[in-house]
Amino acid sequence: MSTVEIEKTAMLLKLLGDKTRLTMVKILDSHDCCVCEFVEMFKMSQPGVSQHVRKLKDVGIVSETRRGQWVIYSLNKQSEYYPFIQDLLNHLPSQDFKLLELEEQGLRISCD
Amino acid sequence: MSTVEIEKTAMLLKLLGDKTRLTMVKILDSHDCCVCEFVEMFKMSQPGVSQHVRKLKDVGIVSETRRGQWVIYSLNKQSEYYPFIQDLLNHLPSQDFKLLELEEQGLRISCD
DNA sequence: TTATTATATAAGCAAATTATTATATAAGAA
DNA sequence: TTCTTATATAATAATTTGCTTATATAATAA
Repeated sequence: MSTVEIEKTAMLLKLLGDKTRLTMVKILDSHDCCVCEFVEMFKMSQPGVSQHVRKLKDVGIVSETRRGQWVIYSLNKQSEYYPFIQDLLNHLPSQDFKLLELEEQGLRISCD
Repeated sequence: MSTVEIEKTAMLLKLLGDKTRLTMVKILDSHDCCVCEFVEMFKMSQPGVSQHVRKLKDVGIVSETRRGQWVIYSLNKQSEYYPFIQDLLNHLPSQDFKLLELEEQGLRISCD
């Protein structure tokens, strides 16, 4: 069982204590995504999405790779928080239906 | 593995994404406490503490029992969130040293 | 009864959060 | 080069949060 000190944990829980970011992380746990996919999924402005993923990136729980015009985000399995996050996500129902909706609309970009 | 829907989980994580409340819950996991003990532990005003425990009570993760003048708070093991919270708390280092400090000052009230 | 102790509630305020629109930057296509 | 697409950053506004002080309520002791 990985242990994370209490202040860091509080910070992490606050970060994940937002419906949008929590759903993002749950989705990234099984599929990489780019910003424009999240924009569709969450019906949110592109800067809004960018700000959320930046917060996730700032604490190192997601990482990015540029692929042409797109920046692909994925869960950072090297993060010190990864085991903790895994445990947490296991309690959440799959959000893959959101990806399926995207595919049905022909709006899926990343192929992972 | 207990599953909690994503919106409720986000709400719960936001609630626990505060250092004071997270520490309270970690302590309550092993020992019941009253408000005045928390006031000492967190060097915070009594209304400040009361407001934190009320938030925890409002979503049902802690319960209260009056014992004379004191109101004793404990983790509510019947909460739908209890299994989730247990998993989460297992990643946290014990905060019992805070209780020991209280005892050394002769300020421990509840005996559980 | 009055005084004391423990807790809760109300009001106020500064700081943080989450969204928006406007604009800048980066990559690829024409 | 210019145009389009994808993303990031800046500035701003509305809301929420987390504390404080002042006050109310509840239980016990004198």
